[in-house]
Amino acid sequence: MRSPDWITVRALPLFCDMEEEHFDQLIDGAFCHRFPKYANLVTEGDTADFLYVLVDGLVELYGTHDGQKTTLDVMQPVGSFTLAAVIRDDVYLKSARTLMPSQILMIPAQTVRQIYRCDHAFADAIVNELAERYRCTVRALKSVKLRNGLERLANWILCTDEQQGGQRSFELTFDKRTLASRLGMTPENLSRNLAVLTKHGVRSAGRGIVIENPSALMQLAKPNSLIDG
Amino acid sequence: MRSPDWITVRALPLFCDMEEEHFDQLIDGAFCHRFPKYANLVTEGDTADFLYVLVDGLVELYGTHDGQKTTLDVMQPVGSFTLAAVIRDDVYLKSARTLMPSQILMIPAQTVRQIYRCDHAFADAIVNELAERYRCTVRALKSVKLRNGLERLANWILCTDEQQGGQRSFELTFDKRTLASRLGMTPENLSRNLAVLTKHGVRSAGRGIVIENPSALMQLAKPNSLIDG
DNA sequence: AACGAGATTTGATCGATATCAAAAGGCAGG
DNA sequence: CCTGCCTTTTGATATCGATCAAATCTCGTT
Repeated sequence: MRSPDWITVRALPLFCDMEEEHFDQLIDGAFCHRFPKYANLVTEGDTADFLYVLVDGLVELYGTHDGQKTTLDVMQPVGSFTLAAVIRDDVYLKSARTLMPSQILMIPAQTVRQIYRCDHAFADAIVNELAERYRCTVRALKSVKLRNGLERLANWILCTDEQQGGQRSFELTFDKRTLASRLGMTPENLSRNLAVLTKHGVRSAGRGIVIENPSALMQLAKPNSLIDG
Repeated sequence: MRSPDWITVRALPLFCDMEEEHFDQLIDGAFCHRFPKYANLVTEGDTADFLYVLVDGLVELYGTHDGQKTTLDVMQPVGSFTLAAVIRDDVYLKSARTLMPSQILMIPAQTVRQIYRCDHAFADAIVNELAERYRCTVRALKSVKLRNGLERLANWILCTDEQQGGQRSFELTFDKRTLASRLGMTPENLSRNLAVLTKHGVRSAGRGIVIENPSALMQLAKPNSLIDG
């Protein structure tokens, strides 16, 4: 690849401890591409040919069934996806597409498995990555099964704010249709739920969200470290 | 431990390829206990002290929040649980209890991590186990978000039958309350949904379920290998 | 065999979420 | 700055699933 910033890739927990030589081998066989907004990257059911690294931009991971589609995750840079399918040499379970113009590193699955077998630090990082992803998915499942739509939205606002530095104010980086799907509700209900949150300390306009009364919001959200992370 | 059947434990994918010596070390520090029905094994939020292996019996993994409880998985022998929390040296995200009298092997987390570091085959098995568990959880999440209750029940019946040999007939091994929770519905709605399935080729009485018309059931269920596995 | 506790089913109703329809708002291209 | 398309919001309604209540069933115990 001829990207200027693979220092950031190298710095990923997944790669940061591995042998320089092995990292170079991974990179040698890899492609780095720019994709436009809404480009399809991965189709669920295909055999896992690549490990993906989102270097810059935004990627949606989603699942489809019987004409339906649901957003499972929205990935931010820098991070990898499709690791589990690659390691098990199996099909992808999630589809992926860009939500904005994005720079994507694609590492051939075979190369990943090969280096995994010979680089102990890389193998260890893979274990940690898989365990963490697993736990995130367990949290997501608990959230869907134990909370209603309004509560999921309230907690998403609290988490997103915290993740962005706790300024009590942030902007959506993707459209509300996708957020609704991520949260497991329709766009119509997301809109209505945002309106309801006005009574619980949240003011929103367009893509801006302001937490005016954190304690009121938390009282509704009932955040739980075993769900929200 | 002084159980007669740790040949079955040794045969688990997680342990079958590791060094004899290391397996012995794992076993040396472990406890093997019999627990009665409905014994609490694990409480979510506690730090992960043990890797659990269900040798015999039945175990429910569940999550709780705000006075609610939801079944996340029902484990059958022989299998392990709490691996991700143990490897990451973090808190449990799921609680666990027995659903029938069960024999449980408890391996101290520290020992697991220690052997993980020095036994390559064990580390490899852990990678595969974590990846597979991750994928199962992704499937569960897709199921909840992409199907309604009736469809989840229909597919659960198809999967359970297949897993038990495809006899088109099987018995529930745990109560309907737990099944309802596993499937993300109330016991009342499970009962009603079972009644609805009469019109789609399923006859049920008590704990017995018979698939009288597989194609009618499949037409309703729309099974999907990327959800049902 | 009768009893009683808990599980399951059934019926009635409530509430949450989805759907359908239409209006309003935002934004890019001309 | 207007136009037209797409997103979002709002309102009305329908559907699904939850809740409440009561009847029935199951099964272990006496």
